[in-house]
Amino acid sequence: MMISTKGRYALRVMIDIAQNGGEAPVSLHDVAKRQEVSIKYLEAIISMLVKAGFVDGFRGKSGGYLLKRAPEEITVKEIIETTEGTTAPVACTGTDCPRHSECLTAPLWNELDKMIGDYLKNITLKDVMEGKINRNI
Amino acid sequence: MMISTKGRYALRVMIDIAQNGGEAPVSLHDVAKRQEVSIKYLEAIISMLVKAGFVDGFRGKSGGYLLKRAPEEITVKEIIETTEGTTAPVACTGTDCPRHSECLTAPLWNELDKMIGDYLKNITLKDVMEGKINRNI
DNA sequence: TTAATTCCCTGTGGTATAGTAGGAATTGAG
DNA sequence: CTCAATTCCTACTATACCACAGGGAATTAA
Repeated sequence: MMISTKGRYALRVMIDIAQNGGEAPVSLHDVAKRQEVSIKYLEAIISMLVKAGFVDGFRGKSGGYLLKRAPEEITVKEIIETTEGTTAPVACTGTDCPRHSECLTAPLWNELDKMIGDYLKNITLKDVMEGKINRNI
Repeated sequence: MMISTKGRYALRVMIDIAQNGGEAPVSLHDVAKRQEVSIKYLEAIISMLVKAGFVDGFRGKSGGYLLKRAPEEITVKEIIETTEGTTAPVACTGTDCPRHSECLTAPLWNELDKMIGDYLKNITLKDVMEGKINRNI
């Protein structure tokens, strides 16, 4: 599995904050409730999103989180990459492998990697929120 | 990472057997040498390929393995599915999830799953062996 | 008979997943 | 000023998977 709960929850958290955060920040407590996910686990996930600059955290009472960038300026690829590390389906993309030149399977994985990357980088948070998910045929 | 060494080695083993197996079966010893992979690990992997009916195992001296089906009749998707279990990038494809109807991210993962599946099921072992790897645009 | 092979079971060290626990620091509201 | 709600930080845990390694039984050609 390329994308674990970490990445999937991150995406849902981003959407939740986008939808419920007007001027007042959205508390993780509320997000966890709505998304039916452990708040403690979400803490670890959102900490990555804060560090990556996708959201701002506001401490203290009536604190919470707000998006730092507009939903149309955030791609799914970026979110997955900050939480999962990569969107690559295999560990051997690129030309790092010493067997690369003789490996018949390398082009296959590189093409698959490109395909997945292209798909995810062309979908923004806004697209997901508006249900605009379809293959760019 | 969706596809581990298990799946990648499986594909390379299949290619190796296809290339080096004429009438005489190919021994794992030789495959491991050529592919520079632990023979003990390959044992576990090829056992799955035998059970799935992709190769036949011949015991005894000058034994080994031979493809049971023609390379053009075996898809990459099948090989990955037998070794990795699935080609799905996430655990939540389909409509199993109780949150499916309200989940905005579900269509995204389902489309990605379809895209990956379509790509891999249209590539045969023969295609990989002949270097015919390109996106069907 | 022997050597090479598949086949089968078990173990192992490392890493990742999916959390949980506890508490420090901050801050708005009363 | 106090209190409660919040973020933020470190550490811990249970489970599973990865990538092998080891030992040995069964089979079979030379």
